[in-house]
Amino acid sequence: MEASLQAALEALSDPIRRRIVRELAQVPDWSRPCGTFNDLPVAKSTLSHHFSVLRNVGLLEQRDEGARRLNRLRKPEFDERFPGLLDLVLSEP
Amino acid sequence: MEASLQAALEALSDPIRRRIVRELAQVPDWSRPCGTFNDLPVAKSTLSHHFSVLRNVGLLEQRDEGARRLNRLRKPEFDERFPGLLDLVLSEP
DNA sequence: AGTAATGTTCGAGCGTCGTCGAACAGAACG
DNA sequence: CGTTCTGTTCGACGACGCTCGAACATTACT
Repeated sequence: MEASLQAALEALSDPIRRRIVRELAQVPDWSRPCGTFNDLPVAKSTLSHHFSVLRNVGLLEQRDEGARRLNRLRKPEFDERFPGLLDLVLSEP
Repeated sequence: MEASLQAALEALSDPIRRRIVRELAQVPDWSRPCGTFNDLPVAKSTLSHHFSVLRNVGLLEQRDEGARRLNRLRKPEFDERFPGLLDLVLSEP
Protein backbone atom coordinates (compact mmCIF):
# COMPACT_ATOMS: atom_id res chain seq x y z
CA MET A 1 0.00 0.00 0.00
CA GLU A 2 1.21 3.55 0.66
CA ALA A 3 0.11 4.58 -2.77
CA SER A 4 1.48 7.75 -4.32
CA LEU A 5 -0.63 10.76 -5.21
CA GLN A 6 0.25 9.99 -8.80
CA ALA A 7 -1.34 6.56 -8.57
CA ALA A 8 -4.36 7.88 -6.68
CA LEU A 9 -5.10 10.56 -9.28
CA GLU A 10 -4.64 8.13 -12.14
CA ALA A 11 -6.95 5.63 -10.50
CA LEU A 12 -9.68 8.20 -9.97
CA SER A 13 -9.29 9.68 -13.43
CA ASP A 14 -11.38 6.89 -14.88
CA PRO A 15 -15.14 7.55 -14.79
CA ILE A 16 -16.02 3.88 -14.38
CA ARG A 17 -13.76 3.51 -11.38
CA ARG A 18 -15.33 6.59 -9.82
CA ARG A 19 -18.78 5.05 -10.36
CA ILE A 20 -17.61 1.89 -8.63
CA VAL A 21 -16.33 3.95 -5.73
CA ARG A 22 -19.56 5.95 -5.45
CA GLU A 23 -21.80 2.89 -5.61
CA LEU A 24 -19.63 1.16 -3.05
CA ALA A 25 -19.93 4.11 -0.69
CA GLN A 26 -23.70 3.77 -0.61
CA VAL A 27 -23.83 0.26 0.81
CA PRO A 28 -22.47 -1.33 3.99
CA ASP A 29 -19.02 -2.87 3.98
CA TRP A 30 -18.74 -6.42 2.62
CA SER A 31 -22.26 -6.28 1.18
CA ARG A 32 -21.63 -6.08 -2.57
CA PRO A 33 -19.92 -8.78 -4.62
CA CYS A 34 -18.16 -7.80 -7.83
CA GLY A 35 -20.81 -9.49 -9.91
CA THR A 36 -23.49 -7.00 -8.87
CA PHE A 37 -21.94 -4.23 -10.96
CA ASN A 38 -23.47 -5.36 -14.25
CA ASP A 39 -25.07 -1.97 -14.74
CA LEU A 40 -21.65 -0.68 -15.76
CA PRO A 41 -21.14 -0.70 -19.53
CA VAL A 42 -18.03 -2.87 -19.56
CA ALA A 43 -17.20 -6.55 -19.83
CA LYS A 44 -16.41 -8.74 -16.83
CA SER A 45 -12.70 -8.77 -17.58
CA THR A 46 -12.61 -5.00 -17.79
CA LEU A 47 -14.44 -4.75 -14.50
CA SER A 48 -11.95 -7.08 -12.89
CA HIS A 49 -9.15 -4.84 -14.16
CA HIS A 50 -10.77 -1.75 -12.60
CA PHE A 51 -11.15 -3.55 -9.28
CA SER A 52 -7.48 -4.45 -9.44
CA VAL A 53 -6.49 -0.81 -9.95
CA LEU A 54 -8.65 0.33 -7.04
CA ARG A 55 -7.17 -2.42 -4.89
CA ASN A 56 -3.59 -1.47 -5.73
CA VAL A 57 -4.16 2.16 -4.90
CA GLY A 58 -5.54 1.28 -1.48
CA LEU A 59 -9.14 2.28 -2.14
CA LEU A 60 -10.59 -1.19 -2.13
CA GLU A 61 -10.35 -4.25 0.05
CA GLN A 62 -11.67 -7.60 -1.05
CA ARG A 63 -12.54 -10.78 0.81
CA ASP A 64 -13.47 -14.17 -0.55
CA GLU A 65 -16.76 -15.62 0.56
CA GLY A 66 -17.31 -18.84 -1.28
CA ALA A 67 -17.41 -18.23 -4.98
CA ARG A 68 -18.16 -14.54 -4.62
CA ARG A 69 -15.77 -11.77 -3.68
CA LEU A 70 -17.06 -9.11 -1.34
CA ASN A 71 -15.84 -5.53 -1.39
CA ARG A 72 -15.17 -2.81 1.13
CA LEU A 73 -14.31 0.81 0.44
CA ARG A 74 -11.31 1.76 2.56
CA LYS A 75 -12.60 5.25 3.23
CA PRO A 76 -10.95 5.93 6.62
CA GLU A 77 -7.51 4.84 5.44
CA PHE A 78 -7.79 6.70 2.17
CA ASP A 79 -9.10 9.84 3.85
CA GLU A 80 -6.14 9.90 6.16
CA ARG A 81 -3.69 9.52 3.31
CA PHE A 82 -5.40 11.92 0.85
CA PRO A 83 -7.73 14.24 2.78
CA GLY A 84 -10.64 15.52 0.74
CA LEU A 85 -9.94 13.54 -2.40
CA LEU A 86 -12.46 10.78 -1.86
CA ASP A 87 -15.13 13.24 -0.76
CA LEU A 88 -14.74 15.04 -4.06
CA VAL A 89 -15.50 11.83 -5.89
CA LEU A 90 -18.42 10.98 -3.65
CA SER A 91 -20.00 14.41 -4.11
CA GLU A 92 -19.94 13.99 -7.85
CA PRO A 93 -23.40 13.69 -9.50
CA MET B 1 -14.32 27.46 -16.99
CA GLU B 2 -16.56 25.36 -14.74
CA ALA B 3 -14.33 22.40 -15.33
CA SER B 4 -15.52 18.92 -14.43
CA LEU B 5 -13.90 16.74 -11.80
CA GLN B 6 -12.97 14.46 -14.65
CA ALA B 7 -10.96 17.21 -16.34
CA ALA B 8 -9.40 18.33 -13.06
CA LEU B 9 -8.17 14.85 -12.18
CA GLU B 10 -6.83 14.26 -15.68
CA ALA B 11 -5.01 17.58 -15.63
CA LEU B 12 -3.38 16.83 -12.28
CA SER B 13 -2.52 13.26 -13.23
CA ASP B 14 0.52 14.47 -15.11
CA PRO B 15 3.65 14.89 -12.94
CA ILE B 16 5.00 17.78 -15.02
CA ARG B 17 1.76 19.71 -14.68
CA ARG B 18 1.85 19.16 -10.90
CA ARG B 19 5.41 20.49 -10.82
CA ILE B 20 4.28 23.58 -12.69
CA VAL B 21 1.48 24.08 -10.20
CA ARG B 22 3.78 23.63 -7.22
CA GLU B 23 6.44 26.00 -8.53
CA LEU B 24 3.78 28.54 -9.37
CA ALA B 25 2.42 28.38 -5.85
CA GLN B 26 5.76 29.43 -4.41
CA VAL B 27 5.99 32.80 -6.15
CA PRO B 28 3.71 35.87 -6.18
CA ASP B 29 1.01 36.16 -8.81
CA TRP B 30 2.07 37.43 -12.24
CA SER B 31 5.74 37.04 -11.39
CA ARG B 32 6.80 34.08 -13.51
CA PRO B 33 6.75 34.01 -17.31
CA CYS B 34 6.39 30.67 -19.07
CA GLY B 35 9.97 30.82 -20.24
CA THR B 36 11.35 30.48 -16.72
CA PHE B 37 10.35 26.83 -16.49
CA ASN B 38 13.34 25.50 -18.39
CA ASP B 39 14.26 23.24 -15.51
CA LEU B 40 11.45 20.94 -16.62
CA PRO B 41 12.66 18.09 -18.84
CA VAL B 42 10.39 18.85 -21.80
CA ALA B 43 10.52 20.90 -24.98
CA LYS B 44 9.00 24.36 -25.32
CA SER B 45 6.06 23.09 -27.36
CA THR B 46 5.30 20.45 -24.76
CA LEU B 47 5.43 23.04 -22.02
CA SER B 48 3.02 25.22 -23.94
CA HIS B 49 0.67 22.26 -24.22
CA HIS B 50 0.76 21.69 -20.46
CA PHE B 51 0.02 25.36 -19.81
CA SER B 52 -2.95 25.06 -22.13
CA VAL B 53 -4.33 22.12 -20.21
CA LEU B 54 -3.94 23.91 -16.88
CA ARG B 55 -5.61 26.97 -18.37
CA ASN B 56 -8.57 24.99 -19.69
CA VAL B 57 -9.17 23.33 -16.35
CA GLY B 58 -9.28 26.67 -14.57
CA LEU B 59 -6.04 26.29 -12.64
CA LEU B 60 -4.05 28.88 -14.51
CA GLU B 61 -4.61 32.42 -15.68
CA GLN B 62 -2.29 34.09 -18.14
CA ARG B 63 -1.72 37.69 -19.08
CA ASP B 64 0.38 39.14 -21.87
CA GLU B 65 3.06 41.58 -20.92
CA GLY B 66 5.01 42.50 -24.00
CA ALA B 67 6.59 39.44 -25.47
CA ARG B 68 6.35 37.45 -22.26
CA ARG B 69 3.29 35.79 -20.79
CA LEU B 70 2.87 36.00 -17.04
CA ASN B 71 1.09 33.35 -15.00
CA ARG B 72 -1.13 33.25 -11.98
CA LEU B 73 -2.33 30.19 -10.08
CA ARG B 74 -6.08 30.50 -9.57
CA LYS B 75 -5.95 28.95 -6.11
CA PRO B 76 -9.01 30.62 -4.52
CA GLU B 77 -11.29 29.79 -7.44
CA PHE B 78 -10.01 26.24 -7.73
CA ASP B 79 -10.23 25.67 -3.96
CA GLU B 80 -13.85 26.71 -3.98
CA ARG B 81 -14.65 24.37 -6.85
CA PHE B 82 -12.60 21.36 -5.66
CA PRO B 83 -11.86 21.73 -1.94
CA GLY B 84 -8.69 20.01 -0.84
CA LEU B 85 -7.53 18.89 -4.25
CA LEU B 86 -4.99 21.60 -4.88
CA ASP B 87 -3.63 21.34 -1.34
CA LEU B 88 -2.91 17.67 -1.97
CA VAL B 89 -0.78 18.61 -4.94
CA LEU B 90 0.97 21.41 -3.08
CA SER B 91 1.84 19.16 -0.17
CA GLU B 92 3.52 16.69 -2.49
CA PRO B 93 7.32 16.38 -2.08
C1' DA C 1 -19.94 -36.30 -11.66
C1' DG C 2 -21.65 -32.68 -14.29
C1' DT C 3 -23.27 -28.05 -14.64
C1' DA C 4 -23.67 -23.30 -13.54
C1' DA C 5 -21.89 -19.08 -11.46
C1' DT C 6 -18.11 -15.98 -10.09
C1' DG C 7 -13.59 -13.75 -11.06
C1' DT C 8 -9.03 -13.70 -12.91
C1' DT C 9 -5.62 -13.90 -16.61
C1' DC C 10 -4.07 -13.63 -21.21
C1' DG C 11 -3.47 -11.71 -25.90
C1' DA C 12 -4.83 -8.38 -29.10
C1' DG C 13 -7.03 -4.12 -30.91
C1' DC C 14 -7.35 0.67 -30.58
C1' DG C 15 -7.83 5.36 -29.17
C1' DT C 16 -5.82 8.96 -26.47
C1' DC C 17 -2.15 11.63 -24.62
C1' DG C 18 2.62 13.20 -23.95
C1' DT C 19 6.46 14.26 -26.67
C1' DC C 20 9.32 16.37 -30.18
C1' DG C 21 11.04 19.45 -34.10
C1' DA C 22 9.85 22.73 -37.44
C1' DA C 23 7.33 26.55 -38.75
C1' DC C 24 4.87 30.60 -37.44
C1' DA C 25 3.35 35.19 -35.06
C1' DG C 26 4.24 39.06 -32.27
C1' DA C 27 7.15 42.19 -29.37
C1' DA C 28 11.51 44.31 -28.02
C1' DC C 29 15.80 46.12 -29.41
C1' DG C 30 20.03 47.48 -31.92
C1' DC D 1 14.90 46.77 -41.10
C1' DG D 2 16.84 42.67 -39.28
C1' DT D 3 17.54 40.01 -35.26
C1' DT D 4 16.40 37.96 -31.10
C1' DC D 5 13.34 36.42 -27.65
C1' DT D 6 8.92 34.37 -26.25
C1' DG D 7 5.26 31.46 -26.94
C1' DT D 8 1.84 28.95 -29.98
C1' DT D 9 0.44 25.69 -33.63
C1' DC D 10 1.01 21.87 -36.52
C1' DG D 11 1.99 17.03 -37.94
C1' DA D 12 4.08 12.78 -36.63
C1' DC D 13 5.65 9.31 -33.58
C1' DG D 14 5.49 6.16 -29.53
C1' DA D 15 3.74 4.49 -25.28
C1' DC D 16 0.38 3.59 -22.11
C1' DG D 17 -4.32 2.29 -20.77
C1' DC D 18 -9.10 0.85 -21.64
C1' DT D 19 -11.49 -2.57 -23.90
C1' DC D 20 -12.95 -7.10 -25.39
C1' DG D 21 -13.45 -12.32 -25.97
C1' DA D 22 -11.63 -16.67 -24.85
C1' DA D 23 -9.70 -19.68 -21.64
C1' DC D 24 -8.97 -20.99 -16.96
C1' DA D 25 -9.63 -21.80 -11.72
C1' DT D 26 -12.60 -22.20 -7.96
C1' DT D 27 -16.86 -22.76 -5.62
C1' DA D 28 -21.72 -24.06 -5.24
C1' DC D 29 -25.57 -26.87 -6.56
C1' DT D 30 -28.30 -30.77 -8.57
